[in-house]
Amino acid sequence: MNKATIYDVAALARVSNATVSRALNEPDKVKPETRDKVLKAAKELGYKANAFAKGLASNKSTEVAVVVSDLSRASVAEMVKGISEVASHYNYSILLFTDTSDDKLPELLTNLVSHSVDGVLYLNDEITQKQNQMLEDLVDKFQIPLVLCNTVSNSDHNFLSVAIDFEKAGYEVTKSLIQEGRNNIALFTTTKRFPVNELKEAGYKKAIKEYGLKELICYTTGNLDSNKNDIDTFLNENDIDGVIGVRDSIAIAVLNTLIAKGRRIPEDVSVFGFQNTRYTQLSRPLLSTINIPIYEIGARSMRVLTTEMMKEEQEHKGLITLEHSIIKRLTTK
Amino acid sequence: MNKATIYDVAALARVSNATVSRALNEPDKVKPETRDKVLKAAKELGYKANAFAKGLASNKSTEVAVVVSDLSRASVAEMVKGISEVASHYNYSILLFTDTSDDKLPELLTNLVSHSVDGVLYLNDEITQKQNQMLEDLVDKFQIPLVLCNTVSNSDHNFLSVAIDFEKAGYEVTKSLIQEGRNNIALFTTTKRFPVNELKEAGYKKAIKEYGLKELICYTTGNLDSNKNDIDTFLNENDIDGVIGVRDSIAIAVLNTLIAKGRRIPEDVSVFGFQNTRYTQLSRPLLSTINIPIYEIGARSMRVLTTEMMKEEQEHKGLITLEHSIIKRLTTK
DNA sequence: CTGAAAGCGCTTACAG
DNA sequence: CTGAAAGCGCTTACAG
Repeated sequence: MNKATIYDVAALARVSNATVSRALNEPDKVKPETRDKVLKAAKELGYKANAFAKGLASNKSTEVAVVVSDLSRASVAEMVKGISEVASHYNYSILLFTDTSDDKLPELLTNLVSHSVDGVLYLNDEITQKQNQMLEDLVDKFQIPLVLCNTVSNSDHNFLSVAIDFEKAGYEVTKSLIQEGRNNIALFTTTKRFPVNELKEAGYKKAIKEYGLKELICYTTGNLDSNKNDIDTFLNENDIDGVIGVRDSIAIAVLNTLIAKGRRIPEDVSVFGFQNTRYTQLSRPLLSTINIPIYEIGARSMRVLTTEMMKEEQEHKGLITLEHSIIKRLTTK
Repeated sequence: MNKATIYDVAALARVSNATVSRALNEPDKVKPETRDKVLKAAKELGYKANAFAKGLASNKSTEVAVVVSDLSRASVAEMVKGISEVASHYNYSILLFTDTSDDKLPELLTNLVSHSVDGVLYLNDEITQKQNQMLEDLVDKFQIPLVLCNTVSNSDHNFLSVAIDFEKAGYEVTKSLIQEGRNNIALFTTTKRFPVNELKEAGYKKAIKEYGLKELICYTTGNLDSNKNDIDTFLNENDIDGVIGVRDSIAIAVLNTLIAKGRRIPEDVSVFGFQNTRYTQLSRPLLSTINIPIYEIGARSMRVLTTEMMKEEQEHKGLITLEHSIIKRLTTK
């Protein structure tokens, strides 16, 4: 089947192609009768605009790129959902990119530029120096609006970012455990130095210091399998009564290990996760956690991006903070 | 910054733009010295091809659409990961669409056609009549290659599909419980009539019938919250010693409820999930399940789609079956 | 309010 | 192996 073009519609409606274009894109600029004729013809022919021609002629793509390193993280899917729903509301399509390894960065940048995306949403927890560099190029050299979602960059470039206050959350959750009467509170975080986890850690340390307690930090890979040893060893060497995992999945891994060692939850040890993923619904006891409004972060990011895309000059600076909250379920007192 | 075009490269390399195009896309067709000149000029200018112009001129988009209804399902992310890695290997970009509600179908179709996607990957468990209709239009009227991933359609159109043999899996897992000595085996499935779950159910029924046992089927929503009542009521009314959940998350919900009722797992009741998501790693006891090679299904689907996209005539028929396996962990004997 | 025409940045027969 | 030129299907000043 050969697709109908704007000329076919024009011919059928007995107007010029310019008029068809206007009737479709700026309806107020054509006389109602003309508009109706055009719309009728378009419908009859099943006309569907060619996005390539449109993009080429208008220099706008109505496409945004979503860049994410690990799609299988529970939080990511929910965030993309938020993005996606707002995007489709504004008639933006989503181009998905999932490879952010350092050696693929030039290719990524080329792809983003080649596709003339109107904006970029960046969802990586981890932002390496090279990634920072690439993002700076994107924004400065190619003038493509960028928003970081649920993450922050440690670049001095101060990219626009929508997230919670990770440090504050880390501080509050630690304090909450202290107020339960816990004195040996351990933070289980990732080996890799993600800015977001470093912020959580900073908050944890601040509270620990404030109350004159001892820092107990276990670094593990995020991986569910290889976690086991790190956690086991740490728990054997340290006598703890409070746990904070920087992710729910890590917290649950610790929780299960504690139970296997005969510790009672929450009588002997309190456990907090981070993020409030659906994992928390499946653990026993039900996991206490920090709720991060992940869907909202995605939706808000996309909204912020649309306003950025409307502007002539990009500012791409600043941090937009959404509220987190502590959710106490059954792993804390 | 104004992006360099093919003409800028041509001018700098002192050749025609046609030669630049060839040097970049069909390197063998130009003399090595010319090629080097062009490549050098392109590099110097930071030339990045305009995908719109390319698509418009060549009538190929090198874009595939991934259509998925619920991105937050654990299995979906992993599948998209498989798709994405193969796609980037073949230099295809991914357009992501997440709204498949019946009233948005025309818009979806328009989007797919407008973007001239070279192919479509469809990831919905649920395929309604209207969705079937839309997919038929896509394939027949617009000649766009289509592959269903980890799902099958009950349309007589016989779309190309990559999945496991769900009925066989349902049969085998039921039989496995029977061989453990279980006699009151219940299937926990979804209220909505997903073809894949109906196949699992058919397999379950076949085994139950073969051994002269009684069918015990509980229909629940897939939702973790509203599940609770359905499951609770069912367990109060039926005395069971075997459980099969059509999803891991459902199985774990049942598992937790059974434990709360004081049943010992697996001494009193055996429990099987379906899919082998990472949920299975977090449940206690560790969940036995059917492994579905979800990443492989994604990767294979994309590979199948690439070969379809090469063909002149679409066949788009047939079912490609990958192997599943039963994984016994600690919720079965 | 509408049309004629140029232009967006590529690809690709065609000719040489 | 290379170039001139037409064409892909739109948008958008410009003129009327």
